[in-house]
Amino acid sequence: MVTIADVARHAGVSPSTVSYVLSGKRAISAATRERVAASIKALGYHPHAGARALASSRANVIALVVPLRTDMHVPILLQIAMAIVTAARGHDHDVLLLTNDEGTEGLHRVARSALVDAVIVMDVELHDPRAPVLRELGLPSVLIGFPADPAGLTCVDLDFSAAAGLCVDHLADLGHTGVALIGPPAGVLERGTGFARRTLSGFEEAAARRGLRTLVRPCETAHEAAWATAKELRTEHPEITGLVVHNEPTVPPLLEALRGLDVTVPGDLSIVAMGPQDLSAAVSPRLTMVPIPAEEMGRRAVELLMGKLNGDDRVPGSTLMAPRLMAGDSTAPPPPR
Amino acid sequence: MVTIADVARHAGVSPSTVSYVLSGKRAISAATRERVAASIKALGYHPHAGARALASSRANVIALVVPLRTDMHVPILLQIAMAIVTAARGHDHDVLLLTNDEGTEGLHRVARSALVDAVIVMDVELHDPRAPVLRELGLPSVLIGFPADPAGLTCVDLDFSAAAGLCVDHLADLGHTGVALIGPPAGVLERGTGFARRTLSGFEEAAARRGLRTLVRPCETAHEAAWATAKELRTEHPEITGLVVHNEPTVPPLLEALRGLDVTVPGDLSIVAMGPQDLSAAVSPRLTMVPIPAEEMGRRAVELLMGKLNGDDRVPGSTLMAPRLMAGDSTAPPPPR
DNA sequence: TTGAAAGCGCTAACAG
DNA sequence: CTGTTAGCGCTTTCAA
Repeated sequence: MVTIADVARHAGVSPSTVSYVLSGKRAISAATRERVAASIKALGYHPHAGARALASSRANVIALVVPLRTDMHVPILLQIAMAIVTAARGHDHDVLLLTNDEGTEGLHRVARSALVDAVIVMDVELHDPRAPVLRELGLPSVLIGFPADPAGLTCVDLDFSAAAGLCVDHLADLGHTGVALIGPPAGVLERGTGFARRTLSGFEEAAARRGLRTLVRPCETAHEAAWATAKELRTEHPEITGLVVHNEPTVPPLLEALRGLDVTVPGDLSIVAMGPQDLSAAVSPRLTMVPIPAEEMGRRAVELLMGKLNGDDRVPGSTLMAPRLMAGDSTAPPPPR
Repeated sequence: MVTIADVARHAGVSPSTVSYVLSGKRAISAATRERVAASIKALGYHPHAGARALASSRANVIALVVPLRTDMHVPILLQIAMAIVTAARGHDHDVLLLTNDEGTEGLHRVARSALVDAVIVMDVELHDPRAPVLRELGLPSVLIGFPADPAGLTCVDLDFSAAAGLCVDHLADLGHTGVALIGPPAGVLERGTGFARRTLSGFEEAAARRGLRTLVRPCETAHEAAWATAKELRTEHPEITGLVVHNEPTVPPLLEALRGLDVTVPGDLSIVAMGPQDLSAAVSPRLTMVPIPAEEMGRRAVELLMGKLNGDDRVPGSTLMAPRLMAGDSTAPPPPR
């Protein structure tokens, strides 16, 4: 193995000089710096991660805790995770993947063993057992999602309330006067994921502000549930001409059910969805939607974390990312009565 | 931070004794072992990962290289990844997540810096640039998927050829005499992913063996492509009564198209799919399918890797996992002519 | 069955 | 601007 001493010898300098060239923690003459850089390249030197961690008490690794079972949309999970890895690499950090099946014990382990310097926790629930552990460990951390009590923690999420508001406003602007929220299965709300209720309140506030009639329905993802919902909408709620769907997997069967009932989109019914951006192009017509900015969320989480690692205590405790509405072909003015 | 010296003092033994209690590398009297264990618990000691890696030249971390952009089904990717983490933890190892956007440079980096002891590479292509790098680094590794030249490498994958054979045999056993393979989009084949061609050859061999008439069609995942394929099948190939679909996202739109054309499944047409198991229950009728054993593949990959890390040179270079056919409601005997 | 002590490769004072 | 050196916490020989 090539060590820092080998590089120092090759470049005719001391090991510490090599170290300082690498870290940039003190001024080095251009000549020396270049000589050292050349030696590093020539010898193919890579600093030993363990030695570095031991001496500097910085592993340059962050842990990413991904839920094992989740109601969340899986591709989004991966997109966020990959964005986190990419962003972390941009800050010279690596990412250790942790599941929840070790429970909170895994957090203790990686923190106490100095395997990682910090943690990002995904898919946070309202009463997440990891929240108190993070507070207690005093380990720099960022949560993606909000627990019921975010005090002392740093959290990032899409502003679902504003997102729902955007959807409602879009429909209202088009002239719709009756809108429905098709939400996630009842189980998700019960499990206590914050985003479902934030969507709901944003939806209701915006509808009230715009004077719209509303309807709220959870919807299971199964085929049959989509048909039942579609039928109920058409037979019992003809005043509803706009749908806000916050339940990604239900969109394709819902569209199919509407086609089956001879309801045209957007001619008879407008649909705006909140979910993964790739959903838009996957169905016909192309969906108007508020995409979940996975990349951006991952990047932001890492930036916040790096801020904390660098001792910046101006890192905001709460970051709500502004939603954007992407126009598609699934919304239009309501049909004339 | 609690160090091994703290534990030693607390237990009234030497640091080396604590180390040996932890590693089990030499005999320790029961009394001492218990005393040390008690001290470890009392102090909440966790060995410093960096120090351990430095002294033992073993990081107890494996790298997992996940492709950033992939045609592969994303939930399966995550399932495999999670299975790998769980299995690795079972062998006292952690998992570092690597993307491909560093290119093969990332492999060099983590290997040379001793950040990881070994690597698992997912979604291997026929001419994967990572294959030669792995050979050259001499880093213990396991590939999930097969490159064109797997010499000197350890690879794991589902036996797609046998899987396709299972599907064909199932249809033949039911009495079908004309079967079609609906494969992935043409791009996947061109990109050179081995599994697509192995499926194709398995399909054709089995069909030949059973004397069936065959048709092979790639299929884009878009809605329209599914309809086009469905129409072509019914109008131009009435002899085809059984479908083997090796293209997960195309299944729902295909089923919808068939419903739209008044083709009943399995009354008029039988369908057996190869793909993620959760697809089966997600559609109606419940699919007969050969599931991709994500958990098992992840677990097996880790076991093979641990074998190599432990110097077991009897680790097989090639592991093809046996497929199983799961009966569903989408296959039945062909309609009477 | 146990202890003492020499490193592992690096960082960061301290000294110049 | 650069070099010397004392650890960081652990493993593992060597000795007992």
